[in-house]
Amino acid sequence: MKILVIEDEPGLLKSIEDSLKKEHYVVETASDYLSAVEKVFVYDYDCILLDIMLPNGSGLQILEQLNEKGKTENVIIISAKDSLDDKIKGLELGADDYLTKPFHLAELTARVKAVLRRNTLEGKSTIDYGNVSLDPDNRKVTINKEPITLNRKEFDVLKYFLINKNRLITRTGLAEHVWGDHIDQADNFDFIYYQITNLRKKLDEAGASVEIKAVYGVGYKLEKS
Amino acid sequence: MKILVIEDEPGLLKSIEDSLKKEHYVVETASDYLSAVEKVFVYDYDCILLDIMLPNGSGLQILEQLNEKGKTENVIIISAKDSLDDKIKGLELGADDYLTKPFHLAELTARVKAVLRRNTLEGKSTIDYGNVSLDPDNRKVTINKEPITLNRKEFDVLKYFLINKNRLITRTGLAEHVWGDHIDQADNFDFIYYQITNLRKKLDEAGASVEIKAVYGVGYKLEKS
DNA sequence: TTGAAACTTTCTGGAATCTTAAAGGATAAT
DNA sequence: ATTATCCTTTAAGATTCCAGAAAGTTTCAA
Repeated sequence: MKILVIEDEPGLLKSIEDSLKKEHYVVETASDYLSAVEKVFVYDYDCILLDIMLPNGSGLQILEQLNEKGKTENVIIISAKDSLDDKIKGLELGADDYLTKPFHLAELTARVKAVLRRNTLEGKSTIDYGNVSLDPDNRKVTINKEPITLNRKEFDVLKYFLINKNRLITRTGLAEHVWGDHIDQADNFDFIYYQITNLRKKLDEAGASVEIKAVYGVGYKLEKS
Repeated sequence: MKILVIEDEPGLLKSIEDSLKKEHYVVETASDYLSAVEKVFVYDYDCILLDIMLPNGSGLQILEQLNEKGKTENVIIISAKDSLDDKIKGLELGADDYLTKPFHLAELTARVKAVLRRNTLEGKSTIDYGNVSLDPDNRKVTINKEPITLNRKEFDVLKYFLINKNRLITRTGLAEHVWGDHIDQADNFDFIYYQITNLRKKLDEAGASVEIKAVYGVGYKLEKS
């Protein structure tokens, strides 16, 4: 799960980043209008935290542009208490939620979690496929109702697969969403291979009815076997 | 479990009612301010779903009155996206949760379930799990009916675990709920480790059938062993 | 068929995380 | 004020995890 935090005040930015990372999200940041725009339109984020008041431009402009692309349902607005109009405008532009400064970091992560759940889980508490069931909140995976233990990366990878079940998973997509900043060089996907290997082993041993198939030259696909 | 749904739009009201009934709840409804007030003050509900925008009055007024009675912890607010201030006010008035329209019905029932669990737990005099029984009021813990003595923090930690049994306990969550304001920096959870160690030792020595399992990089889980 | 690229598997060292023990402060009771 | 109890901090050791490397296998294209 990759999250972009757009916020110009360094201290706050750092706190937000840290607390999100503690929740195992992949976090990227932008602290001014231009770099924010750049990132937003180049990369794909699962959730965007957007401060309205930015140097060189308003976050609302970013939102407007996102709106044209039809990708605003994962935006959470961060705004100062007195800019009520901005807040309302933001929600009219399709933002999913808002937070008023100052806020508790716990509240922030809760909102992020809620947005991600709404958009990926549609209200359910688990993602199911075949006899595999994954509970994001409890970081628990069961196969035929029997719990199996996965470590962090294995869990994140499987989750990404399940969210994108039946879809083709590119290695760059996987790297971006599960690893984050690894991608810049990305001439070598050994770190992915390693996790895939282990995940396959565990799924197989537990008798999963799904398998991770390699698509040569492209990536992977999760299929019922 | 009896639930009251206060909502003026007939279609939505019917859908909510149906999906709750499917979960075997007893459901009653009200579609305007007056009949809502009437029901709320005559009967006792385990959970109330409250739409803020109502004909003839605001749901907030209902909430205010409930607040005087000290019974708002089982209220879930349903609000339209643009009535932001209402939402905030609602939570300030002690509502337990809120949902923004439009929402998935699965999410609604999940929230209801959560509220009910929170509140029914308070109702009982002990929280039990395996052969462990904790009495919050008297701050007493027994294992196989045999009392064991815990210190303050040990007790609080165990209670937090028991309230959230089967759920994943994050260290930040634990810090927040048991320690309070410690969390602000919280790059170091040694104070938690210490309590966990002692608690484990005492549970083990007393022959508890449950154990605190570490989840690497995330937190803990209380499981039957 | 053959070589190159893509993919799989196994191993390993170091980093991050967790556990435990012990020492020093804080707090509450007497 | 003194003592006993409890809590936090410190520090050292154990465990778990993961990127990277290396070696082996499969797939593709010429």
